Amino acid sequence: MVKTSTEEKIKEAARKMFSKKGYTATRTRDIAEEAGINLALLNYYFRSKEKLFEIVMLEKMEKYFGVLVPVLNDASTTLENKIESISSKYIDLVLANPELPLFVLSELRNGPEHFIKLTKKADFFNSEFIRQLVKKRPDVNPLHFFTSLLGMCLFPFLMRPVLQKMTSMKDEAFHKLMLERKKLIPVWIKAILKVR
Amino acid sequence: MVKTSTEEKIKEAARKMFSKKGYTATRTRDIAEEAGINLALLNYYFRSKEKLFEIVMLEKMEKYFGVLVPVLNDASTTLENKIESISSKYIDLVLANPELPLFVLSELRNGPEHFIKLTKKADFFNSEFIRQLVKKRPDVNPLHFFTSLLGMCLFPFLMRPVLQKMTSMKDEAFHKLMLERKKLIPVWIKAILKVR
DNA sequence: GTCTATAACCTGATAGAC
DNA sequence: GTCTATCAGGTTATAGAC
Repeated sequence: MVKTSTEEKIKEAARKMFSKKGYTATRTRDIAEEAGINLALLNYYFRSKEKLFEIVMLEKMEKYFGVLVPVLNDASTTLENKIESISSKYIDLVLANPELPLFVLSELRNGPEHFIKLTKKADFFNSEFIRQLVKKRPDVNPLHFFTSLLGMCLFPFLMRPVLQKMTSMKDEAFHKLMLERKKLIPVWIKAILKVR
Repeated sequence: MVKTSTEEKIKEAARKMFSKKGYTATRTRDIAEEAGINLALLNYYFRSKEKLFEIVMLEKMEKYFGVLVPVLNDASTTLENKIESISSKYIDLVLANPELPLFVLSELRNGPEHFIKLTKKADFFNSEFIRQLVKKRPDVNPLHFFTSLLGMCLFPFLMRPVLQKMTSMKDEAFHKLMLERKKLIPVWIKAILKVR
């Protein structure tokens, strides 16, 4: 059992609750209870719900894009390598944080400010990934291609409740399905790269 | 200028506000103001926020799945026809209701009850679509295939704010991009169907 | 740093006049 | 049917004791 600081306990509880229910639906009382501390302490450490949220949100966003950036900019790997790498790392990341995509996307709706800082870093259109793609297939719009790749990785998690309800799938079955998908995506994406 | 009943004005305002901000983040006062009526009237016509929401939610869900069901079950069209039809109709639907996917998916997180009634109708695994797919490619998991098709159509709308911010894209440019995508998706999905 | 108590505010819903 | 006024309950944030 690791001894954790009160501050970290609150942040951990905030991560959990905000991810599960979103900003407005989460009450500071929920967070305090989940953290096993008093409500007043939350304001003592973080001043306000809004401020605490911003910290958690920024962390989540960094997770979300942090995986992507180094892969996109790696000059030592082929385009095919990158596709495999993104598929594999992204699905692993989201398997470990299943609520991440829906959380980020739905909070972005209320204010993309949190997001802006992160985009600079990504610098998508100057990435090695795009250069390699354009060289191989100048006729393919990188935006369509990239969206399809990301969508293949993330969309199943977004419609997970629908999927599981429709097919009476248990959590383990879904997990297994996504591990399968990790191998499938590169195959299908490469097929897309070949068609004219 | 069409004369609209108060009831319809409230519903219209509710559709707009709920779609934009979700259930909890929308206040009954917002809806009343948007509808240009008094707050008390909302409760007079719909008894509660919850009841009003259910009506709007059910409508949205029917829109969302109503397009899909007839196409999936049409025995007179080929698999390729269905793919083209789904891509085309779905993107048109969502272009006319851009907030629909995120709205449905995020509200589903808080309670899939609204959704359950609709699934019966779909009866996905007994659809003509699945029969045709399995006949052509018994080795392909229909779940992966269907998820990819839907993801290609819907995911761009889900990450629309990210996409537009990253590329400084205006609304018209996004619209045009999606019209392009309508033609692209069938091509790419068919490529997937061919690869082994 | 942590707690209790409470202030200050917001939100959904209703009572009652017109 | 529509309005104003207000209530009841819940939520964030803070004051102040320990």
